[in-house]
Amino acid sequence: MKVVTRFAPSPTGFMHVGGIRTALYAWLWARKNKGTFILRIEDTDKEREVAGSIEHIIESLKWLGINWDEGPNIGGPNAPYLQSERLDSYKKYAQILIDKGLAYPDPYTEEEVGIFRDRALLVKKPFLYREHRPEVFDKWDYTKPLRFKTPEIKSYKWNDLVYGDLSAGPEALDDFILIKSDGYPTYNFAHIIDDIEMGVTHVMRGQEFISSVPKFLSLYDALGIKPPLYATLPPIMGEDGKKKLGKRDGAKDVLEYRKEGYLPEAMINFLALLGWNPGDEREIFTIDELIKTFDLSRVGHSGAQWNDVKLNWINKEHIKKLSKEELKENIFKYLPEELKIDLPAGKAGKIIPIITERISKWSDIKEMIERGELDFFYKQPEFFRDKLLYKNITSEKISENLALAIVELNKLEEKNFITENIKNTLMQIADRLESRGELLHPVRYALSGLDKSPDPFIIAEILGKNETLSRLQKAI
RNA sequence: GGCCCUAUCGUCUAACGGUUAGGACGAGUGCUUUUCAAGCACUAAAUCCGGGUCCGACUCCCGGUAGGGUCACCA
Repeated sequence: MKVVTRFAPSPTGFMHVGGIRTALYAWLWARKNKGTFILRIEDTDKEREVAGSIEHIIESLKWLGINWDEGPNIGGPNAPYLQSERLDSYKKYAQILIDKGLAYPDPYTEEEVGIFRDRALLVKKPFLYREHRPEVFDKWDYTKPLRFKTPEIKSYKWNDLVYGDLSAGPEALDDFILIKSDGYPTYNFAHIIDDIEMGVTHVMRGQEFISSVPKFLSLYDALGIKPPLYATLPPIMGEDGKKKLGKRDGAKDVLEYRKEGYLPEAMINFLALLGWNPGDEREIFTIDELIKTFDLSRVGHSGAQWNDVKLNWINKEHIKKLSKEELKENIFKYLPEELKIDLPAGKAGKIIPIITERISKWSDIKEMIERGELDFFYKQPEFFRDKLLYKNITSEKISENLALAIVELNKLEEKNFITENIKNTLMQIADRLESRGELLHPVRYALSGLDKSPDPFIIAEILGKNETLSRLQKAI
């Protein structure tokens, strides 16, 4: 069977990480099976629609490399891919149901239905519209919502590719709305019609939809069409572990992670592992490895907590795997302008390994730069006398040591002023002094203005001979 | 309240009746070392509770408990 999956977000704001994981699993499954992945926009709620969302969704997916074979921007055999442009399809199927006597206009006002609901809730019973279903149906004049007449009230059992056998009682069945009074279909109706017309074979979605499945199955029954296979995904919980991760409880816009310097493959890797595992002890995956290894049978059933710390670790592991060129490209995106302009091109590249080496100290590239870790490359450091002091060494001794460093470093020719030579020179002095700390700490501080900094030898090379000697002199 | 889903170290998870309950993140300790990191080694840390079935239960069954979801003219 040719696999067809889809991701069908509604354009109501940014894409958060939970939505992305659903998209990812559907995409992985399609790619693994050499199938088709469709992007469909479910824009049937004009009230909640947020301008610019579609572009945002597309940009988020593109950043992560989740590509689609059919979708709003590229078209496809089942175009259009915006539900608001598919109203004729929904009308056609609605008419089929009306003709079968399985759809009818809702005679009540919204307020009246609200009263029914409140009354049911008050006596602690589930609200069921069908208990108020009219005995005779009016002809639909398009001004009232059109409801589905559930043909048979019964318990449903079905098989889920992830959860196995699922079932629900008859309470899960109700006369839900097919077409709203504004003429747009509801999700419950539209997504089924679209999935039928687009030939979707596997439906992946969050576990919050389990209780709606009987409604869907009942609609498929009414239409005489075989439903697709369902794969239900476990929920992602917030970092407090208490609630399902949602926009309200701090689920971030995925593009925020891009801004902060996370690699898309790291985000994919992390999201893939949030609810799925390969069954062996691998944790770091390339996209291709994920496509090869991913399997619905190994998707978990219980909710997993979002964990920034683990994400940081995975990001770090992916940074380590980058080639020099890729790394340079990535880091340059986040460097402040001063750093890009002020340094000669050749030397700017030298800060790359420094950043790589130290990235794990911070959660991401952006934070590292903002915290001033790299300021000293383009800014003269401020010196504080007490900071220059090392353990019990007097300031005279420090000045002496720094002066010695200046003399020896000055012997190096400009073209030989490279990390290795600088290191040898300073180490020789340090060994003569029989204390590396008494020389290296003051040098480190003089060059960077920091107690904790990258290797002072590399800093010296990047700063160049003149700047290095001048900073040492200034410190004295 | 009805219906539904879930339950292994702090966190993510492995073990599809027989293991000293494994791995990873994080934490701690040590080594290395020019600081902070990184790296390496080691340590602590878990089967929600109660019944059954079985020679044997993390695993199967039942009952609790806890968490989550759902009961929209939202998706």
